[in-house]
Amino acid sequence: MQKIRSAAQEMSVPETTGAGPSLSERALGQAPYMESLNPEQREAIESLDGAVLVLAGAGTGKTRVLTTRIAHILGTHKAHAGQILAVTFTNKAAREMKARVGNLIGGVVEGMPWLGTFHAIGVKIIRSHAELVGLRPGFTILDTDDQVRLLKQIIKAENLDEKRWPARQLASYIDGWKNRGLAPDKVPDGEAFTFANGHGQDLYRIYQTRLKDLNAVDFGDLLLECLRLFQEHPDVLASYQQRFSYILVDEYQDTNVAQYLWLRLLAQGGGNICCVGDDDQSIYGWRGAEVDNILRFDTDFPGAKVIRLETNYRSTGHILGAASSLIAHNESRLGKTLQTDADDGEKIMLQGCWDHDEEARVVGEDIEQYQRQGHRLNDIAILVRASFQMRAFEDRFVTLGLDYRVIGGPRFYERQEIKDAIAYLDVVMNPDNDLKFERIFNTPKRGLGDATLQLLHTHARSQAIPLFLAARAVAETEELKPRARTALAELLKQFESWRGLSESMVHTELAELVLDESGYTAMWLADRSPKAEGRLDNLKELVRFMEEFPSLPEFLEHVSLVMDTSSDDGADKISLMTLHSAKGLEFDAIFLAGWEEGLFPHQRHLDETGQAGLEEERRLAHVGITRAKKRAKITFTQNRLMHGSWQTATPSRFIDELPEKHVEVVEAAQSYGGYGMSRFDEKQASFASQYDTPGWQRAQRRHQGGHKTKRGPATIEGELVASSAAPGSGFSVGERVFHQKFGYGAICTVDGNKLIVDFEKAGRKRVLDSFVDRH
DNA sequence: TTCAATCGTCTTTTT
DNA sequence: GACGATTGAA
Repeated sequence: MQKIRSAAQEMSVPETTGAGPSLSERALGQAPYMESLNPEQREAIESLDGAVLVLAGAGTGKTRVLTTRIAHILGTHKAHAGQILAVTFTNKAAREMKARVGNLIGGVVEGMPWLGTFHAIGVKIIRSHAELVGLRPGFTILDTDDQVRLLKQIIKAENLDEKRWPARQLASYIDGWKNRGLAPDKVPDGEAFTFANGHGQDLYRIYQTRLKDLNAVDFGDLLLECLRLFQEHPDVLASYQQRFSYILVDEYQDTNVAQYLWLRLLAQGGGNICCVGDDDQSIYGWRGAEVDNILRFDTDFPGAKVIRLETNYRSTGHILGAASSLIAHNESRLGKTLQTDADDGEKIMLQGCWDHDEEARVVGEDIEQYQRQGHRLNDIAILVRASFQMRAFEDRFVTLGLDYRVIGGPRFYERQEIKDAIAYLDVVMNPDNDLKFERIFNTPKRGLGDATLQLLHTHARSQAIPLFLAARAVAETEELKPRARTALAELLKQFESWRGLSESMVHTELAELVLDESGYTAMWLADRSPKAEGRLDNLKELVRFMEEFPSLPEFLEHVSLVMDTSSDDGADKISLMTLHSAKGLEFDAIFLAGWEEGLFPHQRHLDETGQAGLEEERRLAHVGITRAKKRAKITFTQNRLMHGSWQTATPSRFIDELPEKHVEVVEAAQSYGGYGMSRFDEKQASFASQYDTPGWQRAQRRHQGGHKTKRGPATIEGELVASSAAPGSGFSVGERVFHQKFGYGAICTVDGNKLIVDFEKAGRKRVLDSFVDRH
């Protein structure tokens, strides 16, 4: 922990300010951004010509190499910003890279127009050549919901059994094909057969045709259509090949086949390509990433230079040693040996727990202790394999009054209410966006059902016009029942009025107006479920966020491509996330929870992809451990609640793959496990002093704020406590009781040991008498 | 057309 | 155990 490391070697800190170049460096004409690089990093930055693969292990300064390389190209005037293509996977990575390049070359950079995600750059290219791939310029980008809705229609239209052949599954097949760069006619026969007895390929073809009719693309198309454009129009390809004299790729181990083909086409113009990645951190195989891309880089790009970055500037010796030994169990890897100058530091701690509640309790205690030692919550993260594991931790932190943030998780734009709101706005701007129109056509309920929709579809198809126009036509006729007809006419009238206002009105005001007049806000106001309040908040948040955009169309283009809103409020909070979303991050202290067979490695991943799956899970473990700078603790439980029933769990095989010399086992304390600890814990919680702490009060406020779902205040093992504390019998109607989860309430009926209680906060519930206490 | 009850599913999720 | 999707009754 008392690490001695020169500040200049600290890779994780963006090089913002600081001392300028030394006198000698200035005398040598050394650029300031080249300071304090190790020889391998320097080589990776200076090898500008030809193909270069930088194998950058965890914490070896990967991002720094990429950004410095860009700065170097610019600084030596090899190319100007518009000639550099730099691709990342996430918007976040793109933003960060932009900021860091800006810092390196001194503030004002005219933007790097071609620095962005694969998809963002794909759209940009397709937009400039839309007509060449059969699209009109203003084409829309479908999200997953739209995609599935469209596929469902197609499946239905083909008279296939929707249940036997779910649209969702077809969507994932199509995604898979697109990831591999396969157009409908290229799909291997065998695979096309796996869906709907050979209809798979047809359905895919029909889907593509429908997309063109709708003037729309899905995410996969952003690459696939780009590929097709390049293949069918060599002149277009050539122009881009000439434009991009330097290509840089981040996280190359995550590229799929389509992305690889795309890059190869662009690089073939003699372009200089530099890919940075780490085969040991490839964890998105299930999303189409091909580790093979990185494994056979030098055959794809003959004469490629491979540079290994093996000096880790992040973790202490024990942590790095454990991670390296673990990943050495994988067979298909290029092989790197990470080294550090750092001290050994603390060993990785390992602790077994009775169940997930105790696991959360143990972690919570450790965190409180760590905090007492003067560390910040911001430096702590909990990494889990699956998101359902998060709940136990959230519950525990709420009771302890520890602030936390969930990273990843259900994203803002994925929420139902946000998608609905955006659908409304989209239809205002694009009346021919059928899928969005369909989404909100009966939301809120306005008496327009399946029958009406079918009628509109028939019309639309026979006339080859968008649904919205078909709706207008149908509303003029007598085909609908009066009630539906009025409702439809009213909706259309509203849209036309909004559309008219969109010319003059400020877009945020228009959004509020649309949400109000459509009855959408009212729908949630009328909803008594606990979630409704949060949804209304989200809608307000959406409008607030829109202010950052000059106009509605620009906002809509943004949301179709950028699915994240990183709201980092800077407050001191524990981070809670899945192992997948932890890639690229680092923390002083890391808790790795739930290392049990079946959960981690995940059984289903193993079943589906066998050995390769196991290796990917192991890479995930490696990613997890290497997130830690100073401390890491692994926990596992002996009993886990899976799909509603308790399972006995065995420790993960990965645990036994860690060398003993790097691990310290924390013996389970006697009071841990089962009833003893639970009761002890409960007594603690009932001391008055507990209620006076700021943390408790924070927790209380949070409960009242309505953020909690029906689970109610997250008291732990309420069941164990209650069952041992309250011998069941003799409750009477009207009696006031307290329930661990639902709070206070009055008994409504008694039926043996079953009670129906009207709770003050949670409403009417059926509970067992052993779960409540007299009050 | 709508609502309530039942059924089936349940890893990860950059765009 | 919990959620979403689908079914069947009003």
